[in-house]
Amino acid sequence: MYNCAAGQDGYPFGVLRGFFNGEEGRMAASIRDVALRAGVSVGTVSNVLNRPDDVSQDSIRRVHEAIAELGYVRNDAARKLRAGVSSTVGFVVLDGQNPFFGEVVRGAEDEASRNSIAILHGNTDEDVERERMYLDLFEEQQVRGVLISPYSDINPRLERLRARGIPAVLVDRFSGDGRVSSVSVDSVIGGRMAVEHLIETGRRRIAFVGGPFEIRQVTDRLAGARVAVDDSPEPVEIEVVATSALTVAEGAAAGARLIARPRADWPDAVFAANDLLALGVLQSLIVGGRILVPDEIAVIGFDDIAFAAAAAVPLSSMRQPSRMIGRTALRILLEETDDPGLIPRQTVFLPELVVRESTRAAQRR
Amino acid sequence: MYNCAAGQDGYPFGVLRGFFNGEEGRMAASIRDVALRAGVSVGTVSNVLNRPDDVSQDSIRRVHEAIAELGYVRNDAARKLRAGVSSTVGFVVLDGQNPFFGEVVRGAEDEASRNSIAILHGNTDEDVERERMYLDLFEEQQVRGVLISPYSDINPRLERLRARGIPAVLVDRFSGDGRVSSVSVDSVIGGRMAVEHLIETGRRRIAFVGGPFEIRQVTDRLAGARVAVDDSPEPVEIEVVATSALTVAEGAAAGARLIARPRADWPDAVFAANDLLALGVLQSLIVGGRILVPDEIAVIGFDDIAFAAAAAVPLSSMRQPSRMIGRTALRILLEETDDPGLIPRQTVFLPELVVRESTRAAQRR
DNA sequence: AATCGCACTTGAATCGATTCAGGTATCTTC
DNA sequence: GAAGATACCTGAATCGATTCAAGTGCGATT
Repeated sequence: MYNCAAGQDGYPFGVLRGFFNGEEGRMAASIRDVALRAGVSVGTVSNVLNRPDDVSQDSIRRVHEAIAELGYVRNDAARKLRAGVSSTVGFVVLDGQNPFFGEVVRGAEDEASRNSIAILHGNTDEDVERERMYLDLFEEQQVRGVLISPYSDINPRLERLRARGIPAVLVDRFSGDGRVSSVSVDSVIGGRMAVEHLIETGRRRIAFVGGPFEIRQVTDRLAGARVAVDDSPEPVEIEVVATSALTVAEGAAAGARLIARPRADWPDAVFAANDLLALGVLQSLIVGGRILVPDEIAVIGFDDIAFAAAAAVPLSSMRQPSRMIGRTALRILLEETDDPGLIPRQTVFLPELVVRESTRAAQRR
Repeated sequence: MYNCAAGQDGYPFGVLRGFFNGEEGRMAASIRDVALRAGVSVGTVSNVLNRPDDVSQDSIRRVHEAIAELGYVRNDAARKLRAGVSSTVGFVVLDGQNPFFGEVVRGAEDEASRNSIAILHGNTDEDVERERMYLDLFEEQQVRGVLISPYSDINPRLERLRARGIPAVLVDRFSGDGRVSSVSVDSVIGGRMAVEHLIETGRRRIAFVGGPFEIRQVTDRLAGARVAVDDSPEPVEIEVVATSALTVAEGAAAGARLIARPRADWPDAVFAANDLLALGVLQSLIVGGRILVPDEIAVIGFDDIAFAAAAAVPLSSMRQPSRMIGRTALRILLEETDDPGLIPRQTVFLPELVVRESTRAAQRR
């Protein structure tokens, strides 16, 4: 039979550890060592750290001294295991290359650091497999919650996380069925505003450059564009130039394809699904084709990333409040972890038209 | 007195948990539940997960079935606590806004995901306080290791982490004293190459735009620039235009200050400490001052971010192998965690001159 | 039939922080 | 001075996965 008390009855752990270990200092101090040094119990040390109001000033002082002397740092794994609270949240990002998401992450980080929370970061690069992998990883980590700009349809997966006590907030994507909170920008309205602007400035043959269409934002923006075209009193044509990714390179390729046509078949304006594409289009038109922007072809993008203003021809764009999106998403996430009973809510921002040189009114108008 | 065996002697935990809990499914299955369901001991389940070679095929099958049926996910906190292995690494980044660091993170992430490791992410924004906060956070988390592009002098801090068994690898920064591994690009040589290129293309009055000088890369690049100037057979002037941050906005402000001078005092070339600054300078020269680039003033940057090529005038730059830096840093970090006895090593890449429109040879030459 | 090795399984002890029932000392109140 | 309230402290039990000494069963060897 086992001696129940063995190892529990005031064994001088601190000493034993040093003894077993040999190289002093290699092993981190635990709460036990702190208690020993401060001359109090482990419970008191824990209380000093977690509910200082229940502890005498004297104990607080001695514990803090011991902590400083030993260089004690709380072991988050043990804390997480016992108390079930986590100080990390996961963020699954669609495209880490896109400065737009960089800004969103930054917003979330600002809010997180205010709560001493760190962000676990994962790029999916529009890859279902990676998306799944990161969610698995985050689940194992028992993160406090997950922010995600989803690529595939992951509702079932999010349900399961929620069942495990890990809430999720969709970022830059509206939650269709309302079963999970979301923070997004209305891409349909954004698409409409962009194209209305093009029509108002005299364009009649519009090319929508974007893809892949698995990405919801792309289809939404196109849908908005079509609404603008349909609602226009004047006849306006719109065509779709599909890309395989939302990158500068794909934008440049699309632009090159456009101007490879006979001049009579050129559009007079391009609405790109995001700024990376728009910058690529811009570059191919100007550098590759020596085409006058906006006179021959106007270009507008979406997101208003920092580089839009610094482009060859300063780029008009639909601004998303990116920092705010990240900050809001994280705040909602924390509220939901604090009170799991909360009903999911959808926060939608409106994009804002930012007019720059690339869509100046057409000359011939 | 306590009954020692209570709760340990084959209690039907699975059932009890369900009973206490009420709402079925809310609580995650533990390894105990899996063992119960598979009809084996917890030790065997653990072995299936960690050393399948020691387990019979039959057990493996049954355990995997039980895992699938219960939707079991390993609790990383418990694993970390007992086994001391962590599946996260921390990455403290100087400036998350800079696409260069975005690429570095991406490279690290590629390598990490290959090892089922997630990256904890922290932006310091060149703020000592935030830098300290993130290191604290990562230490509590007991990350497997830390990648860091340091702002302040954090060697003592890294020593302490190492003493705790958490190695660190400096990213984009050479380790002066060789006490910690690093992966970097030789900024001095890079600065020299950039300015040599400017001199070769006929420039004689060079302005170095950069700052703050607390950032090592900035001083290194300036030092390299000075070497090129000193080694030049022809007399070349160099002046320093200090900025308070490495941003597009600061670059634009610096550019504006330059061209606010009488024309006779203008430099004929600008070497910016990074591409963000360079793009800002470019923008202020072209849009703000209607100055011909590169004929009146040439501009070269550093990093060769994706947007350099898409700028108003395609920007020459010193390319850093950013993805490779991230990937290499993570690989070294993992090697060091596997074998803590490894001697720190410094990996240095050479930057590569990428010539574009913004430094085309001067007309007057 | 005894002995040994091999393949596999078992389950208590363990990691470190938190929790909480129970305990002690001091102070109030009538 | 007894009863009760208050303030604070203690330490065993706990979270869930891993580890490892001990054990079981079976076939091969002598």
